[in-house]
Amino acid sequence: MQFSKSTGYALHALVYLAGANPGTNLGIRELAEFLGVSESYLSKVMSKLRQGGLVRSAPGVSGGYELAHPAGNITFRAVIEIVEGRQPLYECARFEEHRHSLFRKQGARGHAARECLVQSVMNGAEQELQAYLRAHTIQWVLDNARLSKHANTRG
Amino acid sequence: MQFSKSTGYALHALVYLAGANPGTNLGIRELAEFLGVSESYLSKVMSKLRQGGLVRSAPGVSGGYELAHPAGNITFRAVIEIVEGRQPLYECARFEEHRHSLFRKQGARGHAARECLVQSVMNGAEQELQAYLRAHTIQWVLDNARLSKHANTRG
DNA sequence: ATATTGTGGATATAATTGATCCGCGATCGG
DNA sequence: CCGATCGCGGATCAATTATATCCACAATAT
Ligand code: SF4
Ligand code: SF4
Repeated sequence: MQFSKSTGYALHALVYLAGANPGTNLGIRELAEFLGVSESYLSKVMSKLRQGGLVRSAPGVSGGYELAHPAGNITFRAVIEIVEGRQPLYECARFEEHRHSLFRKQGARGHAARECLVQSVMNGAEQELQAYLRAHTIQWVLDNARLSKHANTRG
Repeated sequence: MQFSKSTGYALHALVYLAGANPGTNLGIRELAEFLGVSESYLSKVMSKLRQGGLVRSAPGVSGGYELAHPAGNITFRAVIEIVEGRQPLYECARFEEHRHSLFRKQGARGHAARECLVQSVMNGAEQELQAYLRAHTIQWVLDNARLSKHANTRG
């Protein structure tokens, strides 16, 4: 139960892109060198990000990548969902085709029928996780970092 | 990024054990049949739970498993940690040996030196996840389930 | 046109997970 | 004590996923 390395690559690449001058395209070469990963592999990750709408790409001379949105609009959650895919933290394996009774008590009213309790806990946990990830953006990292290129004028 | 099936097996097995009469040992056969999984594989999972101190086991005739603690003391978090192992949701791959500056601003005081911001977000998210999982126990599932064996006297 | 640069399919390799087998030892009833 | 029962754990294997690379192709600027 761990995020893949691809997710790490994606996050770092986006932070790097966000730290670059807007309007400039960064090539896969520079990104890959900075991250210490092969261009071949990183290009796969970047393609995912492009398909997910987080970055734009341009082929040809002086082509490369740039953020498709302000860094403040790119949440960790979005990045992870694009790279890892949209899969729940836990999926019911339908043990013995539900010949059990681990469902929430049905109150007097019949609504909320047959909500599984194991799923309920796992989904609740996942909600907490995602809420936190949605609350943090690429920009947040830049804001809190001591970036040398932005120069700390206060010395 | 998904919990393994083993975790699902473990959770369901514990719920089943918790629902059984205290003092009785449930054999691997009954558990495996209920969960619809092979005895061989489930026994591995149960061994982990035993090593983790969540269940007790007894060999020999009329042997089997029983909870080592009240179901109210067994949190989802504990189960998952035992089965999945204690590994962080995200580990730094030390891209290019940290030749970047994505660390938290060092305030006037020098404390909290060099805290990585990417890690910070991921760890924060993990804390949220675990807090939720710690807040829910096996007993919680039983309390909220409509268990037929406990008979709803008001029915 | 041509060098450049991202795209995406195919492929290869490594790592992890899921699953099974079997000999061992502990336990208990007789 | 004896032997049937039952959990333990090492070895092994298959399936799946993650990681990584290669190459033909298309798009772009000059
Ligand atoms: S308790 Fe929930 S997760 Fe488990 S088998 Fe039933 S429906 Fe599926
Ligand atoms: S930003 Fe954090 S996670 Fe990324 S390489 Fe630096 S220390 Fe590691």
